[in-house]
Amino acid sequence: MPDNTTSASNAAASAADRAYAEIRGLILAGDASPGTPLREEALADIVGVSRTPVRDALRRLEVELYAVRTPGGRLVVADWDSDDVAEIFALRAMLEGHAAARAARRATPAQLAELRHCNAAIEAAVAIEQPDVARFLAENRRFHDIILSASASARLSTMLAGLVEQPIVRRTATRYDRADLARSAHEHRQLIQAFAAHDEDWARAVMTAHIRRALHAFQDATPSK
Amino acid sequence: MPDNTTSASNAAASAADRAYAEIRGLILAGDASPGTPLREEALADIVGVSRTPVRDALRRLEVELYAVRTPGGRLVVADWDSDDVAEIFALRAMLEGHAAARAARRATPAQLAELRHCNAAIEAAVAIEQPDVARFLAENRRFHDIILSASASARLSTMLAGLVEQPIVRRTATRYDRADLARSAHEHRQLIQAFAAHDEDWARAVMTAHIRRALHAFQDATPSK
DNA sequence: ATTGCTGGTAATGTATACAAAACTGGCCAT
DNA sequence: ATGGCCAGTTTTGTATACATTACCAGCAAT
Repeated sequence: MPDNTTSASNAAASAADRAYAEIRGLILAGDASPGTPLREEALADIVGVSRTPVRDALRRLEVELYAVRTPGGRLVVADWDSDDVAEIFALRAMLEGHAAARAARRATPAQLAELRHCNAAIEAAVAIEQPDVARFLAENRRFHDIILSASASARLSTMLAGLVEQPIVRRTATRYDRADLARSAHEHRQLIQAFAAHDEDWARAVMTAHIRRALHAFQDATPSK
Repeated sequence: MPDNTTSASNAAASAADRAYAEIRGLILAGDASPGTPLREEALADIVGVSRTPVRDALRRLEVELYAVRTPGGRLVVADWDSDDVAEIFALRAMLEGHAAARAARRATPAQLAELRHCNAAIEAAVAIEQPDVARFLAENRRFHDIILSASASARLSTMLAGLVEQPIVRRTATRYDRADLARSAHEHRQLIQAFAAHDEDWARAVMTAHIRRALHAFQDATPSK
């Protein structure tokens, strides 16, 4: 029953996964502000595991640029300014656009049906008086994941995994009003049409616009910085 | 006399780096063919270090998709078919195009001078009767690295690091004839012009074309598969 | 006062031992 | 014969101890 798409600290996962989720959580919650050193032993104590899985987690966070390495080899929490956020969205727009183009070429009838079903859930979540934002986010993520798997490129999936920041999406979407959410669902409909028509350029364009709109929604919802 | 641009096993680097370089070398040399299990202990024996740095190296190779994980969690050498290669080049074209656009906006006079100097070396390497291919490759890589640093995006640099496969470049360039190499240098000149004019679109277009030409040169030079 | 050294301290890098999980082969029941 | 189950073995996951390197404070010399 628990959707667990976001799944902060899943108890069943391996120690390394828990360490990753927990440390990432600390960074995103702001408990560890930019520049804060990420010391392996201290984090090991916090998470309740040894340094080994913590090191593993830190390596992942480093690749995804949540952490950066000082000249001497120490890790500190990275500082994402508004430029960074814009860059992340720009890259997402390119890569997800590419994924959509590939999906348009390859999507099977089954995948199309899955997308339609998923988007129906999204529309149901936003059609009511008080939109179910959590449901929207979960289904929205699934929608994009289906496209990613339809694109049949492990490389794309890997690269986008570090880019699609559920927390950022959440911060954005909580500010979405109902009209925005409905617009998102409408764009999804267009995407499905493009897939059904196997029109790569169309799919790419719609997806690019979809992501770039999210960027501006995010920027509008963000105070300043 | 080995140029060592690729630098198989640099003795000065850390154990983890040596393990990474050596295992990667095994894969690229074909000593470990696709599907071969990558067992940590065996690799540790080969490299002459313990499992810990080997694990570290394997994680990196996994991110870069040199290795893929079986359902049970074992790692095996990945199988790159011609589709994968095409996908790598497509992603490089997008991302390096994006880097070029950013570089066009940000390039400093000093960086432009560096690029000109670098491309002069490239032209010198290909102007002679028997082109100095090794020199070409080294300087070519440096040229692209300068652009990457001018783009001032750590994220782009990270993502491209796993994509720019020197070995693939090598396989391609060894088949280049002199005209091809000269054409490459000419495209670099165009890029520099675009940077000097701070014309983002121009820079992106030239870079995209540059990479896509490399794809087709590679495909022509590759038997079949 | 500032620069450069130097020793101690604290962090990361590496090795190894132990725990848990997954594969393999063979046996048994159908 | 075939499919499923069980024990042995192999392999990865985790913990911990040790080695190495970077950091920092304090002092000395200019």
